[in-house]
Amino acid sequence: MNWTDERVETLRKLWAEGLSASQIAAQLGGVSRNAVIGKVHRLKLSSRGRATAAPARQKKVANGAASVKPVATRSTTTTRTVTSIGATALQTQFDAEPVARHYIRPVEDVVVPISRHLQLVELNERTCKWPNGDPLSEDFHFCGNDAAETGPYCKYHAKIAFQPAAERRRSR
DNA sequence: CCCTGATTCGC
DNA sequence: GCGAATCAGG
Repeated sequence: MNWTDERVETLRKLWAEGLSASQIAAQLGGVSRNAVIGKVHRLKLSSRGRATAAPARQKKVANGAASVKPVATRSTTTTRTVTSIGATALQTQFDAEPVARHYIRPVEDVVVPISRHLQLVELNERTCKWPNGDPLSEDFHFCGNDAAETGPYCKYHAKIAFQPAAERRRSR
């Protein structure tokens, strides 16, 4: 997956909108959040409000000479299971403004739909049951993305549902 | 544990 | 230029 002008444009836009790197990565599809962050830096459009301060980084020395071997300070297992690409997205809580407005591109390799348009009867044990729209309206539907057996919602909606105060701050 | 962005560095 | 690995913090 390469950074086409279009994708870069989307990146810029979403980043400006305040979406997190992982969410942008999910939107673009085919890239990890690290890729997004890396790109953001290269484009020199880092700062955006406040996230994490930028203290003078000064660790991580993978040199080949004068290695010191720190005697494994990392005792709590190093297993990290990289699961960057969550196949879901959440637009509802962001006022459906960031992405819902300009909408998706050609969509070809995307594995990340905004929401499947499922009706109540179409839900099963593994579909996200996050509701979208007005229950009284006809276009009311559910997210429907994979929810695994960890709960009634997909990864993102689970966060929104069970942890509102965390970072809801900017929901305009 | 989950997440966030920041940085480094091999490719 | 790219992005995984890593770090530091919430």
